[in-house]
Amino acid sequence: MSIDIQISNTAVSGISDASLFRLPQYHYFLTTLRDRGITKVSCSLIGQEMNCIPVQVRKDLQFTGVVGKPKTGYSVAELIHSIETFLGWNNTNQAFLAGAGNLGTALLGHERFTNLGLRIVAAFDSDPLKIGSSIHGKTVLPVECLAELAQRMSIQLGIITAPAEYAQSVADQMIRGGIRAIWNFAPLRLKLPPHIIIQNEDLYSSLSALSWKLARCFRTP
Amino acid sequence: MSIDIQISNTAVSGISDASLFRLPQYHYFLTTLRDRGITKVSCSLIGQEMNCIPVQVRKDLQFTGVVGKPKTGYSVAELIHSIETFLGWNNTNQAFLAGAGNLGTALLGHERFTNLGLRIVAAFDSDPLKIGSSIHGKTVLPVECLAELAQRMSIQLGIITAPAEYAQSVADQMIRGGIRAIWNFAPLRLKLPPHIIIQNEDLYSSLSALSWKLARCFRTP
DNA sequence: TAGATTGTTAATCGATTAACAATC
DNA sequence: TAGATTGTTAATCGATTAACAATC
Repeated sequence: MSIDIQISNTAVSGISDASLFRLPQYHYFLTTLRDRGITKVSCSLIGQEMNCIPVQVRKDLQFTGVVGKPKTGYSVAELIHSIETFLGWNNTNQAFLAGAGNLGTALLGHERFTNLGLRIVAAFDSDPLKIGSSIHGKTVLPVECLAELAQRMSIQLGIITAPAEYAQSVADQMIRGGIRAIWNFAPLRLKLPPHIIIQNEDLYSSLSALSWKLARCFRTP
Repeated sequence: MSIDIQISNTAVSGISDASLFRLPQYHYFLTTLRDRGITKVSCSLIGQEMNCIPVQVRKDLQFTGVVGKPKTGYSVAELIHSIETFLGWNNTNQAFLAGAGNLGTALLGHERFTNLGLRIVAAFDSDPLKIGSSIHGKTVLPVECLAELAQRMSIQLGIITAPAEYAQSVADQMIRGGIRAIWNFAPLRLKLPPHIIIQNEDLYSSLSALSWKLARCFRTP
């Protein structure tokens, strides 16, 4: 197994983003199996559920270090455990969120993220009407305090749900505060130092791609 | 240019999802140029902003059919227009949203999606407390009515923000209602007939990948 | 044992990148 | 003209898929 030095967007140690995205989906399916009392599973069965071929499942699972038994398959419980461990769902990450609009509010209220170890500890905004209020139990603070507080609390993860116009400035402040990873919902590419880990979640692009395909499927039947 | 028949996840007519995702981001940058009064732009400049190389920008832009002038570059206004036209942002898509929780509420309130032609016309939920109420001006209806109403109103696009447990059942009802494209926020792979267009927006996987990278960057410095 | 399934190595495919020709 | 930039064809790279060996 090769270990790259590069930290950003792409591979950090051989595993692709695509695999990294599939693992939680396997995990979900496995929990449904567990809940139904099923203890053993084969790659073919997982693949059937995920619309992919068995060998891809096997490759993905190998990253977690789990081993199966020929003929029997994998232990569901073991698989669930090794995916969770590999993805680090037991480690807690404290995060700051910037932009307490509709989307920011939704993320603040999304308790299920705690399953993955995410704890959003505070929200930041520039709107005086929002500052001082509390959203889903988290205080909204003025965005000017973000960098200093992040540093003081050793926050590692920042979530940007601010409008595109402010996203870069927010990102800069996060970096000043020592944040190392950014989950970016603004529909642009942020300019970041190379050591910062970035995950873009561009709903615009996603929707745009979808409606393009929808339009296209009418044009070419 | 080759025209594939395949409709689902991948290529429909040669353009990749990756390119389809970059185009709206180019578009955003171009509008900032326009607002600053800049009328001409080169691929190198766009690439600089997008952290990618000029030839990739050029390839992407070619899908829109736009042509540039050697030495001068592209016209900003023309580029903006051809991206919008190519992506079909002028066509309106009426959509139903299922799952009026935090995330669903956020999407219902996200006015900027109208720039891409999206009009979410109604929300559906199974919670009697929510049914009948109005969220961001859209009525919440009982999920049992989804299929019939979708058919009656010829809705083409469905948005799933329901919990994973209900996502498949909601998807099935959407398909019964004649919906042709699904924007799925539930963290699983839906089982769909092959002609249905699906765009997964899996926040779990995304966050999980991000925190994996964050953890990994400590382990291997 | 036979057959199913895992694990691994090789081939394919597609996206990105490089090289180069065309043009203003 | 010279130089910058577009447009296009070829090479590279990485992910997916296929082929096959190992094992229960």
